[in-house]
Amino acid sequence: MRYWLMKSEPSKFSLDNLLALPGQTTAWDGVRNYQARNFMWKQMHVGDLAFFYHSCCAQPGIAGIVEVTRSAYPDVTQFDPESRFYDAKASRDNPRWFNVEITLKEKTRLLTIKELRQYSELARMRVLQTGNRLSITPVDPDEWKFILKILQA
DNA sequence: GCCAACGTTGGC
DNA sequence: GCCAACGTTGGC
Repeated sequence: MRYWLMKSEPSKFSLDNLLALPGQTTAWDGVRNYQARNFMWKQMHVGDLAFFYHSCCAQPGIAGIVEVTRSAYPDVTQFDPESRFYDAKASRDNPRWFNVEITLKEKTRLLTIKELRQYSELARMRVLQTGNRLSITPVDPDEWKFILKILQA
């Protein structure tokens, strides 16, 4: 079982958007970065947990906890010419992009990046490094537990 | 809106 | 295979 952090821009897809979906489940599609894809494709398993992180907004931070409920399969948006995620070089026989499905586990209070930066225990988190643009990053189990403690306090 | 940092593209 | 140019991301 692994822990992750998954970024989303709330103006495009927020935690409340997920909350409103039937089954509170969504395909994490549209990822077009090989490193993030490989995390989903090769390392994510059903039962893994992830922080849902709001980026590129007035109050960036962790907004909730989600669970991986389906392992990676081809991202359907790559085959759709109407989609902004369409990839002409991908085919159904040879897909390039994969996504998992995630389900909301818990909506938490907004734990802002400003607050996360205050803890030296979290200083090594990828999401706190300047220039980090990777939308899916692994979270160390100790960091995961530490953040849960903050949320429960 | 700014700007730094990163990933990708494409010419060579 | 290199690397400059470009587009995108993301915090402030």
